[in-house]
Amino acid sequence: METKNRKVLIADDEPDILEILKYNLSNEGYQVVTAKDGDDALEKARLTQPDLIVLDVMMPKKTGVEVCQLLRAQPAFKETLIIFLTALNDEGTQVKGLETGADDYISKPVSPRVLLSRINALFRRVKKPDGRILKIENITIDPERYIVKVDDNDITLAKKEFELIYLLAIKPGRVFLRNEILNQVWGNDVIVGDRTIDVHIRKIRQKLGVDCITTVKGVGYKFEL
Amino acid sequence: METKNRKVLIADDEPDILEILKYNLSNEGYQVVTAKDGDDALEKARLTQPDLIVLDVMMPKKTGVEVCQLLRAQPAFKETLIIFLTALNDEGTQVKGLETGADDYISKPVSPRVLLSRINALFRRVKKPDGRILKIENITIDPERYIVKVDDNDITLAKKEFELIYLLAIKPGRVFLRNEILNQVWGNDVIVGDRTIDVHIRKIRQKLGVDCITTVKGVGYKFEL
DNA sequence: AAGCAGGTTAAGTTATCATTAACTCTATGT
DNA sequence: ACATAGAGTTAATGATAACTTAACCTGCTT
Repeated sequence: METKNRKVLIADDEPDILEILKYNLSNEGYQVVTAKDGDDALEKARLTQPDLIVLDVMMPKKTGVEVCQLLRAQPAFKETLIIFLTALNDEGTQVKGLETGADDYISKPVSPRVLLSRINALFRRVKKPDGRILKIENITIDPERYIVKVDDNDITLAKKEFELIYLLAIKPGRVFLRNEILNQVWGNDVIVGDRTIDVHIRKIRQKLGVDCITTVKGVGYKFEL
Repeated sequence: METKNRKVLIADDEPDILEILKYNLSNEGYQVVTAKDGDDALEKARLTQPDLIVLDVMMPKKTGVEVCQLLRAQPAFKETLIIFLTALNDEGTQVKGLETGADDYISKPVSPRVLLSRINALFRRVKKPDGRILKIENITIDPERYIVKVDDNDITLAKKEFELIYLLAIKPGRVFLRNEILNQVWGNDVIVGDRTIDVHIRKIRQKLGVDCITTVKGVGYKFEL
């Protein structure tokens, strides 16, 4: 079975639903974590740092909406995908849910197939490094081996160096702001100085010996041959 | 009224729905373009390069699903947001619609408020560094790459230069007062002399080699070919 | 011709990045 | 647990590109 390397947290107080959804998502290759109420969801989110969270709105302890608000207030969960699940389907609730910062809002009873499609649709949008081997002309970037090839010469990069060049190479030509780089490579909450990025860029340039990273002053860096 | 600088194309064969949605989206600051059938939608999409497209599934000429497939096959529309609108609400259609590459699928009758929330939720996800790619005849201004193309020749502009021409090119023909330019590019609080703008304008004209910025004496500048 | 608006140029100023080296942290093996 | 090596971070310094300013020029308007 294909493994997606993507973590999904599902929070619902009905064990049956939890079970069905977990089964279906696992089958699709997602790593699934479950929570049985609002507080549990917060706890599990903190511990497992999921890529997507499915929240039932009506839950004990804390409602899904409350959980969503608390999560969004933390830097680490600013970008996490969130889907609401609910039996309430009035317009106001839906609008409010989405405005809380959720990415989708699905009415119960929910079909596993529909939920899956919607989850896939959301993941399609957030291009995270997902383990593909990238090839740009004579440069190959292989996230499985943490190795970059330039004309068949293997070059070993350190973790951060690799993640940095991998991020840039996902979208060659596109400029990545220093902030984006920090968020993606270091994590939303980690605080490091600005010069740190420069130094890593330098090491990459040095090791590769090829001029493939362009500086855009005052903006960021981009991968470009 | 706030202007969002985001173009939305709505395609539906029912004039009433078109009208209601257009009214509501315009009110929120979106630039709205409408189409009355599948072929019209394709045509308008090509001409206006919208950021998001709302497609009714049941339309004359070509169905929304067909339109979506044709669009997704073109590189220019790989990243465009697409929402399906439909009276059919069976599970299979919905799943299939999302798998075609759509980002959302909403059942009719659709409430304008809900549509708006969902559109906003989608845009929240795809916030690019600055905005969208502008194309005016043979000139392309790409904020993602910080590059201006004139007839396929890449021209690199400095930050301020780029932001300045980008501002003018958002609304070609419209005159921007010196004050507006200062506010938008430099910021409300920054104080710089009047000649500063001139110098940047000059550099842009010089680098592009094309006469695309017109001076309106005593008023400001405008982008014009 | 005076006055104004903007163009042009070059020189001055600043901000940002590159580079280096030193330091801290982490993982690994003994 | 300790030593060690490599990774990661920071701070200091230097280089340069970006930005701003000032002085002067041109052309138009009244």
